[in-house]
Amino acid sequence: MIEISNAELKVMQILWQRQPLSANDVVAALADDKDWHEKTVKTLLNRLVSKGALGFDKDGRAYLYYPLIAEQDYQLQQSRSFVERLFAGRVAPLVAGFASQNKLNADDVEQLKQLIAEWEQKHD
Amino acid sequence: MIEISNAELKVMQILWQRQPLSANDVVAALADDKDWHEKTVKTLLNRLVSKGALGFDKDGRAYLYYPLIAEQDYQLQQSRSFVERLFAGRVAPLVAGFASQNKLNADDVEQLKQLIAEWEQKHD
DNA sequence: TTAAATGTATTACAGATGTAATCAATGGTG
DNA sequence: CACCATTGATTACATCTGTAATACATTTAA
Repeated sequence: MIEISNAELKVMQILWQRQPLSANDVVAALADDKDWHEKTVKTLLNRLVSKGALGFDKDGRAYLYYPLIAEQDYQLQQSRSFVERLFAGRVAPLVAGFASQNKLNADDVEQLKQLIAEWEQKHD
Repeated sequence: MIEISNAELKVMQILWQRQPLSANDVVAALADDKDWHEKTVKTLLNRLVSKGALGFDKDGRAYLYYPLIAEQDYQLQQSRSFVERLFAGRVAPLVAGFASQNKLNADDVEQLKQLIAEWEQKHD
């Protein structure tokens, strides 16, 4: 499984939003979020290519980068490993934590109800 | 915020279960889970003490270690930062991922329904 | 009382990560 | 055509992490 560090993830998220982008586009897109030097972003792009998380096409001398892994896949894989590590694989206790801190809003609850309804449909 | 690495977390989890424990107790408790050398576990205990995640009392020449941070607090803090990083702070999409992979079982659903019921009670 | 064992503290070392700086190639400019 | 600006490639370097080994202190056994 490809390991993506925190800093690298920021770059991936830019490219999951819009793709493909040149290095400079990525630098620009990150500018208001992170205070990174251009060289830093280039390094991250490079590492992500090495790791197989990004691909690129050449556009003259510049590269146009694009993700090789889907955001959903990454989210799923990470969620599973996170919940496995901290909650022995059960997602409900995680949600309980959010609930206990009043971090659930009406939208969340609505979505959760929807998910439960679908689940019950399938497991009648 | 105290950062606990993956390997260190395994040690913390032992001490969250039973506390206080000597280094050897921790080594023993980890034996069937991880294949770590005794020296490795001692290193991790040391680092956790340095980080302020563990404290200890002396029991003769040996130390008895105990957590200085609560598991619930740690879980909450980590959950919030994880969900923030990958899901822009919304927990429902994470649960949706689990649902889509059939990683929800009846117990989970039961717990979630319970949480929702409580939430709705409070937000009538 | 001296040597062995045991417990903690210190040191080791490679790979990952954050954060760049420098190098090298190449395309545009005077 | 010579040189500079730009872009990717390579190198840098400190810290963290995984995984121990070695050093040091002290208790205990012979």
